Amino acid sequence: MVKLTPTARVILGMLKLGARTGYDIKRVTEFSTRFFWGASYGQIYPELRKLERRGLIEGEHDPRGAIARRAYHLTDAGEAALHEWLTDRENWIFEYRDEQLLRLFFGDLIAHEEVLANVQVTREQWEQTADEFRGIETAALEEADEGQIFPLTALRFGIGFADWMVEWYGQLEERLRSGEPPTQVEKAQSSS
Amino acid sequence: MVKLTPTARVILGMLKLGARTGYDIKRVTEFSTRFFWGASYGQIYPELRKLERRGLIEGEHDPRGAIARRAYHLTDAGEAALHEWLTDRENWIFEYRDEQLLRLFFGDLIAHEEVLANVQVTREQWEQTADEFRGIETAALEEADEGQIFPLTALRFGIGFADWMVEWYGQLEERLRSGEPPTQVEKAQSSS
DNA sequence: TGAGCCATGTAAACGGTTACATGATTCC
DNA sequence: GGAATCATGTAACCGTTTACATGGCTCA
Repeated sequence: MVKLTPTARVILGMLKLGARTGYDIKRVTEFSTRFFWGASYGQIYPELRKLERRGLIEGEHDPRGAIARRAYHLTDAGEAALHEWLTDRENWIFEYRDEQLLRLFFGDLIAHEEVLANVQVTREQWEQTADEFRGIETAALEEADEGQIFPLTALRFGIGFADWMVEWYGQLEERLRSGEPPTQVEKAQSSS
Repeated sequence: MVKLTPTARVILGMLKLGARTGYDIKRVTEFSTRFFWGASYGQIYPELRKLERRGLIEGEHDPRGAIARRAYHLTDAGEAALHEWLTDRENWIFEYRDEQLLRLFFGDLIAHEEVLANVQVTREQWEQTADEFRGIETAALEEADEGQIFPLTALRFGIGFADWMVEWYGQLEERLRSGEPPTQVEKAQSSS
């Protein structure tokens, strides 16, 4: 079983999907997986070196004019490691850190109107995020027409997620405003 | 404006809510904020020292028999810093890292049945998480009766969140099974 | 000619987890 | 007597972000 660092996972996948350089990988992740799986240059370039030393990828000097560019592709061992990771169902990383929820958790320590103001800006922020996600839907739809459908599926996840946030904070807002106890159970009732 | 590290934020809040020792803080976060704001001993103890040096908290030697215990409480400066942080609406930390969603994003690289198996275990995992959250509801309800209602609100967030995940993955599962395109938009329609 | 993009890389700092080390107390 | 819990703390390691540094290419 080949051990892959978090950044190695997204690198191998992106190379398989068509990215070739470190710059490429950064650019593509920036408008696709950024929301749930980021990668910075400080990780990407050293990781590409390590993956090549381990024989999972191969790089070739591929200058663009005078720009020294290094283009990578998966080796057979790299393909195998990628497939192994993609079908591994043992345990996986899920990290969630939400400062507004922490502030809400401590809501008993501040005034009612202060909680309400926090809730309101949080809802507004998620509305903005939902809009941003919807703004890149067209690009994902075109990609889907060319056969890559799952990036669109992941984007739809993001849209649904942001919409749920807007809903949840919106309802909490209403309850706080009306003076009802803010502790009703929410039931997710998604429809397609 | 007093600068607080991420761990300092949860420490100040927990001290205000009644926790007294580093051990206390760890124990309380473990069954309350763990899901969205963790803290480990390796962070807590050094941070308590730093906060005391900065005059935001004060510790007193408070042995329990022969056990050397140090009990902390907020100073006026600490109370002010906590309030300032709780009402700051400028910018906040939101981090989301989801390996199953990354695998889904790369779904075009593996077989249809392999994607389906991933989706299924993800849904099952979230069902389990939702159950776990519901399992601590009673404790949160008691706490709410004593006047602390927002920890319960945060827990209800977690339950709604997990339920939404179950819904979303469940619907994707159905579509993958039926051969429909897995790209319909989900609309969150929460009801109280 | 200048802005913006293409392209690669490193160093420092930061934050976090894990593992290790120690030992008393409580309760069955 | 032994297990679980109370209690504190450090060292090593890991992964990530940010800032810095460099410089060519493209197009208006």
